[in-house]
Amino acid sequence: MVLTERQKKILLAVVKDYIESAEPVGSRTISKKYLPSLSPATIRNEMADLEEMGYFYQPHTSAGRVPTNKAYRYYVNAILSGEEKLTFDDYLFRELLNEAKEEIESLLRRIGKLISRTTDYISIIVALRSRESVIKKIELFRLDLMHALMIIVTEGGWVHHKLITLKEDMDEEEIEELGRYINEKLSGKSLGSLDEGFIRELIKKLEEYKGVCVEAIQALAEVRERFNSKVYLEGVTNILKLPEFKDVEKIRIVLEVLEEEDFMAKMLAELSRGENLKVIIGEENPIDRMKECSLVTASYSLGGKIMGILGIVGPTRMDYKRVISLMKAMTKFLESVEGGS
Amino acid sequence: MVLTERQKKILLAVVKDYIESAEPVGSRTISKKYLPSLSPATIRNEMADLEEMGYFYQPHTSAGRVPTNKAYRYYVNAILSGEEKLTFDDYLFRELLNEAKEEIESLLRRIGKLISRTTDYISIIVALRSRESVIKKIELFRLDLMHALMIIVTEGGWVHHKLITLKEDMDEEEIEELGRYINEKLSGKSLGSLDEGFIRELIKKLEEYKGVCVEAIQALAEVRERFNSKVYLEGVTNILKLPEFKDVEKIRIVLEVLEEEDFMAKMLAELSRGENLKVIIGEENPIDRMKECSLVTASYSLGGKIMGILGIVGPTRMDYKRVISLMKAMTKFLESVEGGS
DNA sequence: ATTAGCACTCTAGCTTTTAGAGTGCTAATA
DNA sequence: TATTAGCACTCTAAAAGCTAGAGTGCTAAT
Repeated sequence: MVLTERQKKILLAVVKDYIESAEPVGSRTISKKYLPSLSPATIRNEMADLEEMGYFYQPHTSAGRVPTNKAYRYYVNAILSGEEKLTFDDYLFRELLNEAKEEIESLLRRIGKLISRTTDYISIIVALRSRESVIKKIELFRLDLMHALMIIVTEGGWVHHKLITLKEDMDEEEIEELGRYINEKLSGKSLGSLDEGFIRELIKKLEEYKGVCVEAIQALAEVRERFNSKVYLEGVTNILKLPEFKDVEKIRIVLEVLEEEDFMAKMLAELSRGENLKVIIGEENPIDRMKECSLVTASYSLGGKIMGILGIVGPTRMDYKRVISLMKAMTKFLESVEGGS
Repeated sequence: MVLTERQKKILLAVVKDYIESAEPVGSRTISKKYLPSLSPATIRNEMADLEEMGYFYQPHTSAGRVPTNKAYRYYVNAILSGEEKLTFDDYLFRELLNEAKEEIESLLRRIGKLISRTTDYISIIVALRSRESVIKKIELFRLDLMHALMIIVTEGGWVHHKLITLKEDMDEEEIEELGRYINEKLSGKSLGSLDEGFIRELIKKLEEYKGVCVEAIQALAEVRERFNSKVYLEGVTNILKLPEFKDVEKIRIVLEVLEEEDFMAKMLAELSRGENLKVIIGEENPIDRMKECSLVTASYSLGGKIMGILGIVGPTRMDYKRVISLMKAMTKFLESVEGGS
């Protein structure tokens, strides 16, 4: 069933008004604020039709209309297909650009804060990291009498460090020599390929270094274990300001999912597969506990490879237009910054 | 005014019961559950006296008694003076000890999680770091054609890294040479001492290295800037389970303070000065927005120097006994682990 | 095809009612 | 004298009842 131009206008008007007000929208409001050329009675008739088609529902007979997820979907599709113009205040960019030289970690944290602050929703960023990541460089050096430090740099600019306790006396030269050896052996390999067998073999080959060697290799194994995606969550308190989350129980359910970092990382990675920008409205969400929310995700890539995902969690009554603009801008920004460094 | 033995018993019983139930405690309950040798009427009389002394209040005339902060204070002092025996399930320790070899960062994060999980309150940990910290080692090495990595290790086992873009061609040797030079010049110095003047002088001396040198020094300056205390917050959703926080507005106020990392770091550092373990009940809290909560802090030190602060935020009706036991155990654990590594 | 007019519906918020929990006081008891 | 049983009294939280007003759907007029 195709909507008439007028129905379209009314549909979008109701959605927009509800996004602003969070109150059921009446025919009088639409007539006054959006379509003064039409009387409330006319709009009432159209609204009844639209309700029948599943775009609205009434909390009770004598209330105004509330958009259904189908209506939001229609609205979002209109935005995505370019019918609604996107705008973006680029002063936000300027603020960010000053800091563009930062490490990826603090940059992502800052972007998360910026997103949650400007949208008043929750932002969740996942920096994808997998065992497939290739080791770019390993460096080992002495810290003091008792300790050495092992630095492991992997693809995507991630730096890991691991303190190693020296049980036996080793001079600086020996340690660096060992570092060079390990680096040579391992750089270019993926973390995942450092399996039991490989490590055992390495230990055998390095028998001469004994204790240190074992510790060093153990350190590597640990980096491998811990090397999964990183999650940055910001603005959780924003959900407390929303009228649809007056009920503490509802809030708890959502926040508890969001706090499960590993789960969220996996879900977002899954979700954002395929399209670059994805809008998930209410029940469309595969995460049951988040069916009261909408989720907008956008992945940012480098050289064709997805590096991470930005996500915004808000009510289904989310300001999709603003959020989508911001997401597009942010991924573009991230891709430019990371690409250029 | 000194309390009689019987009044003491009743006071502590009311506090204990209220901590469990969060409901006003009636005379019948105390008689039945705690002091069966006394009739409700007797207890009623004593309760009236205790109320007059400011230990209880009644939400309304026909309700049971609720402990005031003065009562909690009495209870906590009884615990701290050793009158109430502390217990601690040390299976928690075993879980931790397996991971004792971790980096300080992930160790603190894990401890935060453990605390919030076992107490069902919010945990906040501040790792104190100041500009007074001394640089232990600086290392510079080449990553690939275009980049070098600078590693700065400071007191307390903190490792920072900074990517440096090489504008001009430099061979590996030169870079390492520069690293050795910077290390020699700066290790042993405090971060705070790297002021404008010092840096300018350094740049001058290193003029021969030009571009790289400037970038390297800038990296240092940035580490100095960012080097303030680190805050680990865990279990914020726990507050949503508490009956005293049914009101979303109350929750928001507390969570918003807790999210202000810099502020919290400063406050906790301030608060925990002096005593090692501190219990702050309700209005005693200097942070206005947290006067509805209680806060227990414990600092952990190494060689007489305070390294950080563990904090637990909960309702004034907090299970102080459990929390205090846990805090004592955790700081002891941290001090042993960090001292022995 | 649109719209003015009107009866109708439903809720949010207010008042009223009521059961029950817990008190304080008095008088009896040990 | 210290304790306790008994009882009238108080107060609230939850249920029930009431009402204004917002918004509808339908009918008849334009």
